[in-house]
Amino acid sequence: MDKPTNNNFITNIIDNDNNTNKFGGRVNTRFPPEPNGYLHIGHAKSICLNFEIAKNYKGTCNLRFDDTNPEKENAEFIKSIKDDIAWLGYKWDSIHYASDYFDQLYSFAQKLIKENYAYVDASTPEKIKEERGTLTEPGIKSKDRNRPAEESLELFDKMKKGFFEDGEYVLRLKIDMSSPNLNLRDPIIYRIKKLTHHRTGDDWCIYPMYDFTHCISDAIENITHSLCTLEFEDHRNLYEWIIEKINHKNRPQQIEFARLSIEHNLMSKRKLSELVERNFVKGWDDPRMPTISGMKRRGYTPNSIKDFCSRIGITKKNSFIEMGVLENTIREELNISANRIMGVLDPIEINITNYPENTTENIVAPYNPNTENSKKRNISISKKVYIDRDDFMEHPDKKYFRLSLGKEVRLRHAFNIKCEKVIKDKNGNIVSLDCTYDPKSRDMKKGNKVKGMIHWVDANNCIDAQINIYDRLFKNSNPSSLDDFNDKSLKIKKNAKIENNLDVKDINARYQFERVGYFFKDKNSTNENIIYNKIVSLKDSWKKINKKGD
RNA sequence: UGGGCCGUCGCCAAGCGGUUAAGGCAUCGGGUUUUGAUCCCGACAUACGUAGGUUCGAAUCCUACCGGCCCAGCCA
Repeated sequence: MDKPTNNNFITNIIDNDNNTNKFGGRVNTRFPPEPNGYLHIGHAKSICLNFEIAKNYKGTCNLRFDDTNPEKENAEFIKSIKDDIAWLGYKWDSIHYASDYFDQLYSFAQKLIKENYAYVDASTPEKIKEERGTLTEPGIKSKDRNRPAEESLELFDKMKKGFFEDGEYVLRLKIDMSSPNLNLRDPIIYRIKKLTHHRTGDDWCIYPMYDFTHCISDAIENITHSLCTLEFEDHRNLYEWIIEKINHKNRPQQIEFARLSIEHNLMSKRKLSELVERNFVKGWDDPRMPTISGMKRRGYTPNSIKDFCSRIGITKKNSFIEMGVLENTIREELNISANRIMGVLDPIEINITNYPENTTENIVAPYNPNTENSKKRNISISKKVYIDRDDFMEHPDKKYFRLSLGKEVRLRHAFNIKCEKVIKDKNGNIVSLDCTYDPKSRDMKKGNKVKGMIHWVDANNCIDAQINIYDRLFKNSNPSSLDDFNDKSLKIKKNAKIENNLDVKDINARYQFERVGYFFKDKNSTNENIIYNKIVSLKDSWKKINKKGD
């Protein structure tokens, strides 16, 4: 397995820092999610980056919840985030909450006020917005900008003590209202929110903003390399300004990299939670979701996700990864590890007319033909079997080499059959097929040479199951809204027939249904209603050939 | 329009002044295979957004232009 993080521009920077002894050889990172949603594959990219760098450089990686906005955050999200990181196989060196730093943050704010770097502003939100200026026009200084430090200090204290309502006052940094970087136009660093916080309860009614909190939290934790996504590039100046003005001994370095985008997916927590809330999908862990929990439920493994993260690389270039890259990582792993059995998703009944009545024979086949000395399985066969609807065509084109009327095909691991008769209902739908088999073809050298081979299941000895088949979540390769949702993203096969070697008690087993794909037991599966999810198809060059013909 | 970034094969991505411009995915050939899977072999950028310039020598340095992304939350 490849390392989840190869060398990239960030490791180049770290190498350089180590050479110049910038941080005394230390490398400390952190993964800082806001607990306002479930983690997705884009977070996995950041998790792998931060944890692998810590591992490779013998440093540390903390988990820190950026919980400065009680409006959107809760304990359920905290739990799911911890679970997902642990499931991926990473252990944080220590766990922190930005809310643990509220006292320290408050004193740093006081310090800045005293030194005339911050002031309490009574302007309304509208006024502040108006005075911020635009991309091309400078802002206007607030009327409160020159409020004496003593007065600001007193007001800040009153804000903290709950004298005022939400929005009445804010604490602002005094930087530069005409800066071309809007983040430097006296950014707000504290606002009043009379809300209960999931950890600090009602201790606070003022909460620090991200820009103020993040850099100081990094400094407190002695983070050396603070890795974040590209949209924070414009915040770096502010990050550094704050660290400098509070004169902290630690000077973490913020480095930005491109966030992950995958074709036919959306990677914003806001949009993903909308999918959940508006019931496009059945929860955050719906197997179609690009969430860690969704992928886990679908059957992806931690290694396949890490492998994916290593393949896509780390750069500053906004890019879209093709779905195939993701699918291929899990295929590669499962090709080696998954046991093979047969499963018929869309059954047609076959009567083998010349096969003896009330007889069952046993066939021995390997669980994985690519593995030397693979364990063997026993498969039964009898007069009645099921094959997949796709594997029969009444009037095939010449490139089709599965079963058709009058033609012979091999049942995998068993013998050759020839289709003699197609039985249809009144509407012309195929109900079943009468076939004959060639007993001597049990020894493949003795039967006719046939090109096609199809999978099947003994109708007298099989497991009934429901199979969920998933397709891309969005029709559009670069979806812009939920309007692009693919309403055919879930197909349910209610009448699937699975080879009896399926171990329904094994909740960790991933199977290859031969010639079809890889499958994993769904969490809603019960003894009465067995449900498996398709993780991914096998590559299918027939599909391609077939398409070309059109 | 101000500022900050980014532009190497269909999709990712190495490359850091002298290389035949790595590698993966995809694609296309061929071989093995009774999974149209896997596996194996081969092909796949005289070319690095464009145009100039510096240099004996440039994807790598400079200039200009073109294209894309981000910023005007009391979100993170």
